Parts: sequence; C-alpha cells; structure tokens
Amino acid sequence: MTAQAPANTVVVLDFETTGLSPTQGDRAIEIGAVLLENGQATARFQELMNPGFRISSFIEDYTGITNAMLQEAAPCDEVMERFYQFVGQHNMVAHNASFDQRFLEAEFDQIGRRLNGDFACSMLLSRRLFQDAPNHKLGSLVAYNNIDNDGVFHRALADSEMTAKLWLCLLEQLEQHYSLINPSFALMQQISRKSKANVASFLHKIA
DNA sequence: TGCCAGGCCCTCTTTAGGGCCTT
Repeated sequence: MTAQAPANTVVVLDFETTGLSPTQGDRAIEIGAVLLENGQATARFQELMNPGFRISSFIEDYTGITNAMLQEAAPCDEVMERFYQFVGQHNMVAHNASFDQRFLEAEFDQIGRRLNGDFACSMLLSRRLFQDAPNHKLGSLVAYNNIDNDGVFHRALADSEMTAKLWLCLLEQLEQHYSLINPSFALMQQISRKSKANVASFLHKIA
C-alpha cells in the first residue's frame, strides 16, 4: 500500500520478544495485530511462537508468557509466514515503531520475506499531539485518553488493540483541533517528523 | 571479566550527554 493511502486503513501490530535487540540474538515470541479498515477493526491476528530456546524469567514475568506455553507453540517461521499473508500490502502502525519494525524485518529475513508497507509510530505522533500527557508510554496514553481496556498489558493482541484505539484518538485529535479529516498515512509520518515546537503551526497551515 | 540496542529528542547542544520508549 502506498504512503498516500488513508491513515485509517492500517495494520496495528505489537511483538512480545525475548529481549530488546534482534542483532543480539533476540527473537519474537508472540505477535498480535489489528486490521483497521476505514477506522474499524475488521480482523485480528494473535499467535505465540517458539523461538527455539528458553526465555528468561524476566520475560516470563514481564509478559506472562511461559516456557511451557512456548514449547507447544509453532516455530517462528511458520507464524511469520501466516502473518506475512495477514499484513498483505497494508501500511503498519506500532507504539515505538522502530522497535517492532526491527523485529518484523529480522523475522521476515528468516523466511525470505520483505516489508511491503511503510511504518508509522503512535509514540512519536503522541509526543506531538498529546504534549500534556504525563509521559508517552502506551499504558499512560491509554489512561490519558480514557481508552477502554481490560487491564491486560504486555500481551501482543491486547497491546495492539490499545495502540489501534490510540491511533484512532490521534486521528480524532487532528479532526477536532485542526479540521484534518481522513489524513493520509504519509501526512501522519510527516507530522511525526516535525519538532514539538513547530507541529501546531504546521497543522494550522495545512488545515 | 564485564558488558551487551537503537532511534528520537531535549538541552546546560551540534567536536555531547542523557532520558524516553519498546521487550
């Protein structure tokens, strides 16, 4: 999908992983995703995946995903091939997208696949559009925007659901405060690259 | 032995340092 595609049609995704860096040998252990089409959640994806080695007790505690659960899960390659089919040509959104993009590219490399769409980051957008939020962690932004949630954090589908709702809040903020209706994905990327000080004047100019 | 990410962004900046985010 091109960057000129509407921002309200995207795949919002989240990884749980064995650590912070695929270049240090970390692997994905769960992926969750929500397909938004015209601002509506029309499909969901969630699978655990077996990285082929035991995960640390820290990650077990952090995610609630145990080594016993992963022993019964399909290997990463199988899950990522199914996810490749799910994501198709869509653009993607994640919270702190550079993290999820690194893992997605690393896992796709393992199966000889490449990204088809572009990434946008709900954290960078939130830093520009929710400047009064206490901080820009996903959980804090969910509370700041009174987003419905079931209290589950650090699981892939739950976090991708909340990120999808946060993404819709960002679109609503643009509509309510700057009369920007149905912006393109490319414009969202452009806003995320503006400085905090300049973003308001930029948005007023193009509104 | 000890350490181990990477990108963004602010400021006491740009010949740098450190906090924020993600697991």
